[in-house]
Amino acid sequence: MQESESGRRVTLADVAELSGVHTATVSRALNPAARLKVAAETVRRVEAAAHALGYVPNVVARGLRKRASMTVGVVIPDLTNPFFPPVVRGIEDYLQVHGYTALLANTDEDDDAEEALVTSLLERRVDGLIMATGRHGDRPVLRRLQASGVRTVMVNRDASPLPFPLVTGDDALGIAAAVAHLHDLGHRDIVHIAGPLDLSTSLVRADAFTAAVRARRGIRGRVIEASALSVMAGSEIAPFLLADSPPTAVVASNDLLAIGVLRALKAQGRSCPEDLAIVGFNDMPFAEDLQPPLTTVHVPGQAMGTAAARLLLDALAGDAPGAGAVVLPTSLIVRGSTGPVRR
Amino acid sequence: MQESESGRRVTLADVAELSGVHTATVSRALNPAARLKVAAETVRRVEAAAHALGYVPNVVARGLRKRASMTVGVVIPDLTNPFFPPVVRGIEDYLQVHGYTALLANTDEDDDAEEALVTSLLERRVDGLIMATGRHGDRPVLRRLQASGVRTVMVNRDASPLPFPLVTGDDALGIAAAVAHLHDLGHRDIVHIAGPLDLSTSLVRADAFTAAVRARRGIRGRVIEASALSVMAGSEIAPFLLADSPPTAVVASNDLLAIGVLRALKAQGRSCPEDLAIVGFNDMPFAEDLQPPLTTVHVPGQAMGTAAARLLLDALAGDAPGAGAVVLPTSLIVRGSTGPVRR
DNA sequence: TTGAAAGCGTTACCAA
DNA sequence: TTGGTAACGCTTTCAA
Repeated sequence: MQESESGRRVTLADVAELSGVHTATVSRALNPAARLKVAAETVRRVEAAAHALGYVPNVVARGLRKRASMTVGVVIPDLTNPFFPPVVRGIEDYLQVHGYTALLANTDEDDDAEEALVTSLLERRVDGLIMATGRHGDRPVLRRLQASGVRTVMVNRDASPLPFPLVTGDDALGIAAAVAHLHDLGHRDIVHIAGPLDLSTSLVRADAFTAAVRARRGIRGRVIEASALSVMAGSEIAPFLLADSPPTAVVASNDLLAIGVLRALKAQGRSCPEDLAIVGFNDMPFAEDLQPPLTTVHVPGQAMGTAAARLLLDALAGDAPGAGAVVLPTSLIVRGSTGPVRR
Repeated sequence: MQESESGRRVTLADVAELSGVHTATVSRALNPAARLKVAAETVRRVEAAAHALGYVPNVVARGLRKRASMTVGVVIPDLTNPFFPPVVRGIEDYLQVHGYTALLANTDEDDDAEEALVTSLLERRVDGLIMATGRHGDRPVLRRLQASGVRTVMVNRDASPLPFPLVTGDDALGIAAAVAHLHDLGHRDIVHIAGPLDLSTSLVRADAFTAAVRARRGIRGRVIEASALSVMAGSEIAPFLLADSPPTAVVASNDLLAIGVLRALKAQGRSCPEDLAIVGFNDMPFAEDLQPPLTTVHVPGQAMGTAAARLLLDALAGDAPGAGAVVLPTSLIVRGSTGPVRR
């Protein structure tokens, strides 16, 4: 029998009354850990009563008492960026198995929004935070988090100089592979389209690009900074690529930027990879179905999410200070958007 | 001055002590609604104290007292399905503006997982639920929700016979447009690849297909039911399409299925739209960048999310019983995957 | 093995 | 306008 639709929710007290014992006893009987210390017969009676009343424990009340909400805040820039859904799934799946729930928040790369969201999450007493909105520089939000003592893990983007544990992909490796691949195909004039350079990911990739180019003789490597990690930003960069001394290949800091370039290229009636070879980054879902199929660096988004969640929960459980960094491998996936340099 | 890193969190009592008033007064001074009934001077003192201590209200405790968690459960099949991120964003954005937070849960179309997740959300005393996992049939989860009295809104998929309010796209309209488009192009033998027919969306689309075909003379229209709304399921269907009496065009129940067919087609060395015209459904992000660009029915996912959140919050605010259904318009987007019938 | 009582951090009611 | 008290639903110590 469930509680009636309009009826008051049933509480421990109700169960206690029906089973003729004290609420404390009900609490113990229903708690797997403490159940041992309760007479088997009592446990049976309590469980029967709880079931009969359709009792649903109030985790919020429990949390208030135990000072743990069993809740984790997940702050990302934009769920609509195809890189993030797998990350969030990874986080969620891990949390769920361990009894935690995710509170999701999108900042849209807006600092004020982020402030407000973090405030809201703190007010909700999340036990920990996973942030995918790291940027370089000593930002107030992160300082606040640090001061508040709420366990925080960064995913994908770093937040130095603040010392939060970080889960990331081996971006440098991926970029190096991309440059090597293009070099092997005969490309000697390559442009890297970087994301905003205050994002650690952008910076790491740009630096890796420069290093990779420098490590090979006879390559010209230029870096252009895009205004955002978006399709539009990619399209806006394109004219510069196609102007005076156009490169034969481009390595973009993410797939969105690559798609932007691709669109602009098509709009001009040029084709990829013949007129311009393009390498993306992230291997977003369906990158293989694009026109042309996108050569890109695969980043294990879901695994990154899982790792971040694990790092956080470990820190929450033990009082381990939280590891420094977890770096997951990346790999270049060669598809149709790259080919031998023309002539 | 923030509380120290390891220090106890600061509470109303701390603020009360520092400002020399009772906790009840602090509560009132900090509550915008009750602030009026507090001396301006007191308000100022309290605010100063709160600020000085870095006081962060405990929304959980407040919720316990007010019997409202300001929290909404969002249950979707799989965040990794590109249809859902925009929906979730729509929900989130609306909730956030209104002071609510979303608890996200993925069921992976698994009934047991769904049961467990809903239980967990109920234990967390969500004020309402938005479910994108509707199916036809009188499922226990939904019965439970109904019995629990927790306000619930369905998005995208219906859950009849259970009478939950529903926000959906005008699928029939979209399918009709697709069939008309193919007919205009000369196609006379069209197959509809339906999703599992216990999903309301699949059923509605299949019925609309049959009706649209019937409304035109001289078209042969067949319906094949796929095992899931996934790329793989689409690929598995493809052999049947390419066998004995192949149609000249296909209308898929969603984009994933369409992509599956596309991949199978390519694997066989056939091409789209020449050998087979394909229409998808949903207009997933980057559908326009696929090879070939996918003709598909645009469904306003984000708007659906927003509408669902609004419906729920309205129901939560007033005691309005919640409207029956909101139907958002869809539209056919013609791109490269459809063309005139060959010969 | 069970009960009593206190307390988690708020808000709401009733008095003053 | 403010203070006191109780209550939200639970867990946990301490006694019995």
